[in-house]
Amino acid sequence: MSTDAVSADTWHDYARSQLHPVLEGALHCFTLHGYHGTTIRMIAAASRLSVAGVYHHYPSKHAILVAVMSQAMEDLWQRSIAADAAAQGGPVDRFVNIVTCLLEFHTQRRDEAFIALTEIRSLEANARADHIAKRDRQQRLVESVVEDGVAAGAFTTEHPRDASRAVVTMCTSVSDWYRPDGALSSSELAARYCGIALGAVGGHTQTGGPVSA
Amino acid sequence: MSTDAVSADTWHDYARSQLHPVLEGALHCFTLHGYHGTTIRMIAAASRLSVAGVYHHYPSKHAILVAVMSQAMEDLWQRSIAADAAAQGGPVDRFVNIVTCLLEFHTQRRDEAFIALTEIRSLEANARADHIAKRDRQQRLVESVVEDGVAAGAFTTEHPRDASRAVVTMCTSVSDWYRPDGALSSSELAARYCGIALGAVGGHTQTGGPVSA
DNA sequence: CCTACCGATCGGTAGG
DNA sequence: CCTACCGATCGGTAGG
Repeated sequence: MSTDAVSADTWHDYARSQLHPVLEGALHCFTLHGYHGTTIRMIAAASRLSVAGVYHHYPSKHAILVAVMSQAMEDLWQRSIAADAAAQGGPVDRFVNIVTCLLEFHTQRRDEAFIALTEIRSLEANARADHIAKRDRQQRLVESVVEDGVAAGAFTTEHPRDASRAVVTMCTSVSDWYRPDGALSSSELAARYCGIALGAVGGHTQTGGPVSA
Repeated sequence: MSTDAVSADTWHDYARSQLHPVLEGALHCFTLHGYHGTTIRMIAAASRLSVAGVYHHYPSKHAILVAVMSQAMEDLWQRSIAADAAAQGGPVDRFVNIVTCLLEFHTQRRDEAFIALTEIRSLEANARADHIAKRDRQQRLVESVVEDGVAAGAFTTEHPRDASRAVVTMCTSVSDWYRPDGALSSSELAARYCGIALGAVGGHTQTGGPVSA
């Protein structure tokens, strides 16, 4: 077969950062002060460039925000469909993989996820529409898996769309409070959230699973 | 008995707005543009005052943000402990009342809740510490109810604190997407979220409840 | 002498 | 990618 043998498990890989130095500096400033609370001079200092140097790479402060947010949403989407495809079993396995993917992204790419969640109102109309479309696409993926699970009898929720939204929001909110130096690692927290999310959609939580004590 | 016969169910009442006109105008601006994206002149225009008129009531733009956020957190807290106390039964009833209270607040006081959630980084150090303390107090209330439920055998979650945080965040996130002109009313959505939240903590969801079709 | 403001403009700083 | 700047607008305050 001529399928890409490498891409199968890349949704777990968070080694490389792949973000432009200007975006890296800007992301740090945005996280601390918000978009409007961040000045071009802060971004220049954080990326060790002059003000004019920043404008050599990006035409405006807004373009920097758009680049940060769109790359984050695209990264999450590619990982999500890879996680979905990697599940060999039924809707339960797909659900667990996608929730795991959401948790890992919102802990491993915490700042990107936080900005993508909180700076939507700072986007100009066109960029905002693009962002909302990407967010809805992500939401619909979870909804379709939950609806498949209900149809297969694996999930008992009477409100698949509300339960899906609840699950997605509890996962995205992780970028709001998670600290890498806390008690739980990214994968430990992901395992716990799979159980919590399964309960939310009326699935069976495997309490005797492979999670270590 | 000399108990206050009125205060028992006031956690359901969202009739009065009780917000100072300046705070009302500022809240509207903050919701649309964020704190740093809002100018004093926007707030003055929204509250039909001159700039100097605004400064007669509040000493600074930051003091306006603090007033909006602290009043929101205090309002939610008072409603939460009233909802908790109003539950006559065990931990399940207390849990359902508190989740209902959270949902009603985040739909009926959507803008206040949204600002309290997204503008923490715009608060100066002391005000931020106060806000975090109020947020933690709210979090601990839910945790204590869930832990009581686990002790009583009503909830089966193995991770009460993580499940509590997941429940609180799914409820607070409602202020991010709920629209009053949408398909579901505040109380209908609250009823659905009680079922979803019960599932998240490993409780029994009453599928044949009094929710109308 | 109080309150609830107003028209005008201050010293500095923002994005570009 | 820098120094030297701009048009405009910022948060906050003066006297009345």
